[in-house]
Formats: sequence, C-alpha cells, structure tokens
Amino acid sequence: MPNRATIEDVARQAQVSISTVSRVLNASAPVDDEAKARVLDAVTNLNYTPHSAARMLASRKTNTLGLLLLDIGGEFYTPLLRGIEAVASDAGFDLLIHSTRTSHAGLIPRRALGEHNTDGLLAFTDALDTAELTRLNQIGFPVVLMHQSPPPALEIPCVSIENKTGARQVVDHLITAHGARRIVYLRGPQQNEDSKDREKGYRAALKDHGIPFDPMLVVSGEFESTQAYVAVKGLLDRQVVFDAIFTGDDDSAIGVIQALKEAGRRVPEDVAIAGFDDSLFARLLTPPLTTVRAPIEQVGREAVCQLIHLIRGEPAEPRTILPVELILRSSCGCNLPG
Amino acid sequence: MPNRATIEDVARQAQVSISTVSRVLNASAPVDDEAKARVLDAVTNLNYTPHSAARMLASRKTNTLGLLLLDIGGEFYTPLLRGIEAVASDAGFDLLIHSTRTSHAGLIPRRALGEHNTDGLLAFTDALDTAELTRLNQIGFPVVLMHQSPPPALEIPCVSIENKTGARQVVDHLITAHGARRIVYLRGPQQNEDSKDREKGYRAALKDHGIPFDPMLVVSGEFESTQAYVAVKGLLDRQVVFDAIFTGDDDSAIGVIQALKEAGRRVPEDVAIAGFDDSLFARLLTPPLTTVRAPIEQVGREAVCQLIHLIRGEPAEPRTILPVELILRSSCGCNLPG
DNA sequence: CTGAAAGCGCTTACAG
DNA sequence: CTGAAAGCGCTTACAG
Repeated sequence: MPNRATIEDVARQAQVSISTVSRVLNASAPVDDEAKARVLDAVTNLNYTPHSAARMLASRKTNTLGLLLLDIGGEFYTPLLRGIEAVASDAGFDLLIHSTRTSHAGLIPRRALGEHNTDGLLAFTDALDTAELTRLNQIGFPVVLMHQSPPPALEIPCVSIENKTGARQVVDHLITAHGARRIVYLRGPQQNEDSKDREKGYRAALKDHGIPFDPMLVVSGEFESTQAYVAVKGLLDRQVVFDAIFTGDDDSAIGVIQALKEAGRRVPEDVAIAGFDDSLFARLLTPPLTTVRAPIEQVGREAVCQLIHLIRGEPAEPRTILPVELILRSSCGCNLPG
Repeated sequence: MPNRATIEDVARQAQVSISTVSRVLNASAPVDDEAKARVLDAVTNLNYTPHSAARMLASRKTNTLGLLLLDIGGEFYTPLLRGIEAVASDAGFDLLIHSTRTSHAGLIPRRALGEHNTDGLLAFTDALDTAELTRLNQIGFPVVLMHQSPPPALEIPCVSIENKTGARQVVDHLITAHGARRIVYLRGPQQNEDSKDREKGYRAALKDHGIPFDPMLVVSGEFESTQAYVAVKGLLDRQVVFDAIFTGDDDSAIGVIQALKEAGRRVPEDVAIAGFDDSLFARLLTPPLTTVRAPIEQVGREAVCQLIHLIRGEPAEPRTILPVELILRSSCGCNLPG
C-alpha cells in the first residue's frame, strides 16, 4: 500500500501526541474536549483507520475469532455461519474462517488458526485432534466445540442439541401414531456424534415400546443423499422387511424417497419416513418431510457467547444442549390430504 | 496468553540469531543445513508458530483476504464461500468474513474490512458504496466485485455470469418449445444487477419472437419465496392473463408454484415455470424446476484468482463472465411422465 | 551463510 | 489531562 496515514500523521495534524490519539480512538482515558475534536477531525480528514496488526501486536489481543469447519460448503453451515457472524460482529470480533477439508497438496500444513492469529477458536470438525486440543487446553487457549464433545480429560465447552431426545420423540411418533414396528435407522458417518446420539434416541424409543433392536435395520447413508439412495437400494435388494425409515439427517431423506419410489413403495402408505434437521428443503420434498428441527443458528450464537466468556476470563457453561422441535408433515403419514 | 514461545526462544534454543530463524521459516535465504536442522528441532520442541500480527506489521502484508457479503445466511452463498475458501486457502491466504446486513445498533460502524487488515477485498454486496470504492481505488487497494459492475469511472475487476444470455435462452425455450406468449418476469430487488440483466435477456427473447413487451407482466418477487407468493397472488387477483412465469431466481419459484397450485392452476399444463440459479432444491420441487445453472462456486474461485493477481501487481481481467447452462426439467412442460 | 540493528504502527505503564 | 519512551514479535536491508 502506498503510504497509508498512520497514527503519527493524525497526531501531527491534530497537534497532540500519538498517546492522545490512541486515547480518543480507544476511549481508554479522558481527553480534553478540544483536543479530542481536533483528533477526530484529523481522522476524518486523513481517512485514518488504525492498522490492525500493529494494534494486535501492541495490545496482545487480536480481537479475532477463528472458525474451523469440516467443509464450508455444506448446506448445514449456512444458519450456523449466520449465527456465528452476527454475535461475533456485535461483540466487535472479526471472523477468520478455515475449512479443514481442503487439503493443501504438497504444502506443509501450517497451523491455520490458533494462538498466533486469534483470541479463540470455534470448531465444528474432527480436524482438531485430541493432541492439538490438549495442547490448546494446556496453554489455556479458549476453544468451544460445536456438535462434538471434548475428549474425556479436557474441560472444553461444547454446544450441541438434544439429539437423543429429538430422535426418541420422532421414532416414538412413528411407532405410536403410525404403527411402525420395523424401523430402519439410516445413520451418518461412523464418527459423527450427532448420528451416534440420534441412534441412542432411536434405540431408546424402540425399547420404550418393547420392540427388539435389529442390527439389520441400521445402515449408513453417510448423511448424504446419494449414499442414502444406495443404502436403501441395498435394503430392498436384500429384501429386508421394514415399514418406516428414520434418517439421521434430512439430506438422506431425498435419496431415501427416490429409492423407495423407484421400487414402487409408496411414501408414507407403505413406508413412513422421518428425518432430522429441518433443512430448508424439508418442506419441499414430496411428500413434505416430517423431521426434527435443529436450532443450528442458535448453536452458532451460543457457541460464540461461550467463547467470548472464555476470552474474557469469565466462567463458561461446560455443556449447552439446545432443545429441538418435532415437525410433523406428511412423510410419516400425518396431515395427508383427504 | 501465558508466554507463548517467540522467535527469540527458538533462536536461543537453536543457538542462532533470530534472523536465521526467520530465514529458515520463510525460506527467504540459504541457511546452513545443520543450523536449519537445529532451528526446525527447536520449532517442534517449543511448538512455535510465528505470531501473525508481528509478521504482518514487519512484512507489510497481511496475507489475508477480506470477504464482504450482504448477508452471510443466504443459501446462495454456500457454493460461493466454498469456491472462495478453496482458492484462498490454496494460495496461502487467510479469509476474513464480514456480513454487511448485521448493523451494529449504536456502535459507530468502524470500517470492518479494508487496507488496515487485509491485502485485498472481495465484495458481493452493495454495501461498498461508490465513495468507499473510489477511495479504495485511489489508494490502489485491490478489490474485486462479484455479480456487480463497478461504478462507471472506476477500473475494478468484476466477476459475473451470463445473466442476459441465460435468461434469453430459457425464455426462448418457453416460447419455442411450449408456445408461451404471455410470460411474466418475476424480478428481484430494484438495484440487483443480476435481476436487471436477466430482465434484459427476457426482453431480448420476446423481441426475437416479435412478442410485445407488456409492463403489466413484470412484477417483483424480491428473489424471495414469500414475496414471490404474494406477487403471483396479486397477478391472479388482478386477473392478469399469463401462460408462463420466468422467475429471476429459484427461491421465488417455490412461492410461485404454491400460489398457482392454491389458485387451481396446474404447473406446467396451465402455466409453465422456469427459474434461474439451479439451487440445490430446484430438482426437488414439484414439478422439478427448469432453470439456468449459475456456476456460483466458479464465480468465487475466479474472483479470488483475479484478486490475487491484483495483490501481486499482475494484470487482472477487467470483466469475467462465466457461462451458464440451461437445465430442462418438468416445470416448463418438458420431460413429463407418460 | 550469518548477526546486529532498524523499523513496522500501534498500546500502555510511567512520570508529570 | 498529556507526552516521552519502552515494547509487542517479527522482517529486512546492511555489513561482514
């Protein structure tokens, strides 16, 4: 950049010292009204904006939050990002984003986000392994996890949703309201905590009704519609008997419905379907998807709040679990026309 | 942070000067192999990561790109973000994100992103007004616009898509293949450049076929399904005659289809529908939406490339227009079952 | 190939 | 209420 204005230029024009300029800009100490006015004028005049790096270096604070995502491209992240950005921005923090899926071919993966460039980290990914999490914890660096519990020994705040309760409710609904007995659980990736907790809710609901758990009925759709399609095709091919499918996410429901339709099974008459998330498109499916609404934007907001507490040295909630809501539409057999 | 390791600690442990440490870390000058090994060991040992702010201040580069979005929450932004993040990350740039819709009540809106904290700006918003754009241009600060032309006098690279051509093609299709003559154009917000360019394509297609332009047939859906619903209701109430609707975006198509169904108009038999964008849900609508595929992720990628050229002082493309693709599904009357 | 030194642009005690 | 000075942790000529 060709010679931007610095605090020295402002000081000179306002005829005060740079200390005074700093004071009025940060409101960090009382300053004479006239002097303040001159400083403000000079700032406007010179179009001065303090250099962030200099400020960070001198103040030992970056005023920046780091957001580590598994894959920034997911539809799921839109509300999460919105929530995070809103709260961070309101609190005066900048937001540095990094996706962990994009691996840099050949490059040594230098730590992208950490103590060297942020005041705290928000993570929604398994990319922060236990070793790194332990290191950050040891140096007392603020971290908040989303949709993921910290490793056993570490005290790291975590924000998630009522996965088990939500799943239990919706599966209970399939059983109670629609008489389902052979319910498939279409799970997500092996390590996905949401998926595992939702499976717990699924099993709990079966147990509540004395329905034996059948491992044949649990298959993976990887939380992805194409894989879900394949998984259901597999079930059909193997002639597994089922009267309902609870997909651990909404995306999968797209593939599920397609596979069933192609096989001539009617939804919900022959097979009742329910999902989880209440994604934007859930109501657009045919039939509209019964699902569990996950307050994702709220997760983002809450996570930033906790992170800011940590940064300020205030006590933070070790575990925040946000409530979900059962959304009944027609894919389970409710609200059918006629 | 409690005493992080600094370059001094590394230098001491490796028994070299901080200059040498800097050299091996940045590969900025040849260093004796043994010394280099000692430095690398010390770095690992101390878990050293260079402090970003210090580096930025000394090198006069932030290695950070700023992304200014109107509203980070839009479904539209997901692929854009993915494209931007991937290229920025590959090129070794960090990404600072700011949404311009979130207005800070009471706070003086300090410049969020600019010369003080980034090496260049990517903008997809009208929040960068002509004054600010002019200022940035004058100080030679790199900026690239997405889906938005720069003010007349300014030379600011811009990346967009073939809005006019795409719209012309899809409207031509409605006319040629499905005999539409009274085609509604459901436009977006007044200032939205995509919407305006798409309207040009719409008008051009009408002209190509000698169909007179009827201002009654252009109404605003604000690129938003609820507004679109209201707009179509209005058309119906006023008994405006039409046989097709071209919505300037896909979101609106949701509201459009709903309004028509409620009024007992069949899609596509009574009214053919076509959208623009090919959003994720376009294929999920009933009937599946005929639309124009916009390569949004590619826009993001291309924009970052141009920005990096600017930052490096290399020549940049003043205007990049990415091709679109007509996607025929059933909402226009194509591919009907039976 | 290497080190001492200046400097990047701020903030923050310290002294007044 | 105000200024001079030290210092934040690096990079980068400069001299060798």
